[in-house]
Amino acid sequence: MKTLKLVTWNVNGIRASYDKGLNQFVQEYSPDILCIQETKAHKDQVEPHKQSLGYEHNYWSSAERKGYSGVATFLKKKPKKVLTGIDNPDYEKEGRIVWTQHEEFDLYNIYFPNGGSGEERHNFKQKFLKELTDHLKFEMKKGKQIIVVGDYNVAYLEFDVHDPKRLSKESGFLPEEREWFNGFLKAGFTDVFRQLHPDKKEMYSWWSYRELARSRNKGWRIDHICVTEGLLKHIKSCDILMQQVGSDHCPVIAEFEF
DNA sequence: ATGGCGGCTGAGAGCCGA
Repeated sequence: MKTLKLVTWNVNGIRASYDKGLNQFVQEYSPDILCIQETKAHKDQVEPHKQSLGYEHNYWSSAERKGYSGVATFLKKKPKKVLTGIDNPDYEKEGRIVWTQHEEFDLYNIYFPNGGSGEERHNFKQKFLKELTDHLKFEMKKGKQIIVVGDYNVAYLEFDVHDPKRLSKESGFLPEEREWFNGFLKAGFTDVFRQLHPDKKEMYSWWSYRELARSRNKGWRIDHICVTEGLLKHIKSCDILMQQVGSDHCPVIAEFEF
């Protein structure tokens, strides 16, 4: 039996996050796999010693536009294969996905689009959601076990946001987005945190920088670790590290045993 | 309703985040 510690964290700019908490976090938790979203940098824009975060293997997908989006996956053990997109090249242009393939599962590290800045981005996000589910269904048909982690930019349960009534008109908690999440679960995924902690309330992973939202815990739970059925028996724990500083999001951690 | 905060770009104020 070996333990696998997996972390997902939207750091909102890896260069700014490094000295605000990211580096110390890696020292303290030493995850086997660390999935970062919103690097807001190309790999070569980051100082060499900070580039790897101490990981021998790290894979980046960055946006064409500088300072925007971007994901990176850091691993102690080399994956069998690495990809940076699904069928639609638009998502690679925005650095949305690092897809690593491992012995026991395929891992998708994803920064889901934000749909809150107008109709075009709203539609882009809904398209992304649909196409991702289609892609994952196709992969599952091959018999694969899959982990999807990242900043989903979607909360789906009433108590996953601090004010469900007001926020039901805002991107990230729209009825159609919550419906998408339920369909995603129905397709065969389990939200690991909620599976282990069905009644835990006021657990959030993102707070606005404004209006002292974090200290008042006016947050959203939008960062998730979801797995296919065959992986459920391997889960040992899952927690939202709400006290962790260094970003407007906090990390979510899960431990598996294989 | 608006703007509020912060990272980033490119050298200003503006874009974007959810």
